[in-house]
Amino acid sequence: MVQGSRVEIVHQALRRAIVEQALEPGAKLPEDAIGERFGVSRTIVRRALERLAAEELVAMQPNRGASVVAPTLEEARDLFEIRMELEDVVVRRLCGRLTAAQIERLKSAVAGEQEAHLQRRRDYIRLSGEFHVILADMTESPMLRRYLRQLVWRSALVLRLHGRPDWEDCNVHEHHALIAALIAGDVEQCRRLMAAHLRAVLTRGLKGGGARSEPSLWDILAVYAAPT
Amino acid sequence: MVQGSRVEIVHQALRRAIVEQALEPGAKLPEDAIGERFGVSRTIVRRALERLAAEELVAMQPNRGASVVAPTLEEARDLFEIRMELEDVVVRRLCGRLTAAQIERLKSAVAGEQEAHLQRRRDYIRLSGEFHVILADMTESPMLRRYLRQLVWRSALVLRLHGRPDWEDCNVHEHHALIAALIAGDVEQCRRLMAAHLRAVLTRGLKGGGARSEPSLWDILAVYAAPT
DNA sequence: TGGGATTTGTTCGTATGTATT
DNA sequence: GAATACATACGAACAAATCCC
Repeated sequence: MVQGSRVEIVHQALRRAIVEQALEPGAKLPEDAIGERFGVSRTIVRRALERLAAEELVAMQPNRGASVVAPTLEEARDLFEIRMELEDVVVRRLCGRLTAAQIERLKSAVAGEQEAHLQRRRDYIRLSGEFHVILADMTESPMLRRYLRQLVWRSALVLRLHGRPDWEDCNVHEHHALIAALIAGDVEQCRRLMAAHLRAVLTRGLKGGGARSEPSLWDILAVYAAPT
Repeated sequence: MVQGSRVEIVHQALRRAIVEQALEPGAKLPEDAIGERFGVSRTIVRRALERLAAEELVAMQPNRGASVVAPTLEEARDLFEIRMELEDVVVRRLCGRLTAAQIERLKSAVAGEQEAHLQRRRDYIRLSGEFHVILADMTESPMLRRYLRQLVWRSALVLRLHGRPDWEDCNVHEHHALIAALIAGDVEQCRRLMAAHLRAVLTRGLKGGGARSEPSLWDILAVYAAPT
């Protein structure tokens, strides 16, 4: 098995922690503490943090270190608007062109979501977004893939910050409908469904305000420090 | 005057050097040589290079250092396709909504391009792209701004790699026509013009193969190492 | 306001890996 | 294929800024 570099490992672990909303938006990310948790030096942690900053998942202030970004409501709307534009490109490209293998892949992804949702697993949030990343992958456009990944990741953050806990939100049905429309091949229908879905995610997400208890960084990262 | 951090300075200087096509795609970027040129340590250079890597302007291979990215022709097309989609969003948002001040700003930008073009200045390439960045800025969407900047920067690279020297290419006329259409407020006309413009940039750009002499890294960076 | 504890910023030496002859 | 030259990877240690009491 190919091990990624240590920077990569920390980078991805922290990203998972952020996307799965284990790390609160605004949470401070001290280099020392993280380094100890992952058993690496500050150099490595710092590089990982800078990569996350480039993805706009963490914000770095000079001499004040890194913290998980906390987008304003306005930024959140902007994010979703651009995301809708790019997801529109995705469905336009995929509509009526899915192979049997791709359809299978999408269906099993949704099945995974459903299971995670029923079990109230933490990674439901990530899997729910992953569906859109998989769709983007299928366009075979590296740029679409790259940008949509970033947008989807940041979406999770936004919903955590401005929304309520998401267990009531269920994307499974809408994802299924989307797959059906993509197979059927009606472009306008696909676009409508995708737009409606994203609008629903946003409005559902922004309803309540979600506040939870705050466990220590050390505890939060316990799961993510373990090798995958 | 607010001085940016040293990393920032090196980062932006190198980016200008890349975007203005002073640095060849594929060119190696040794930490030592750059550090000496800018009078900073390897640490600083490394951080700047990593930021450029995050913008996909340089590629970093483990244990082999950084070099200016050299996108394949396929990646180049993908880049322009996604760019066209996002520029389409831009014109849709701006069409018929430009303020007098914005119109002035755009016109003076184009005037600047024209001057640089006539004088055969190196920064014509950058200014020519800058026009599109300015348009993106006017949408007041941080995400559009962010992504289009990246796309425009990488476009310059692509044209340098797969194209011929660009002095014959003149975007000034098309930029003027675009401004006129945005003022007139015919959305479909704007979209057509923008799409045609970008297609023209791409096809004009990809015509000849451009090979030039190769001055030393030290010489290339002379201009960019000077304080702005 | 001050000063000590904490955290970040940076340098540089050493280790490790790559290319070359 | 081995030895050499060279460039990158990493971490310990120091300097500087910030936070907190």
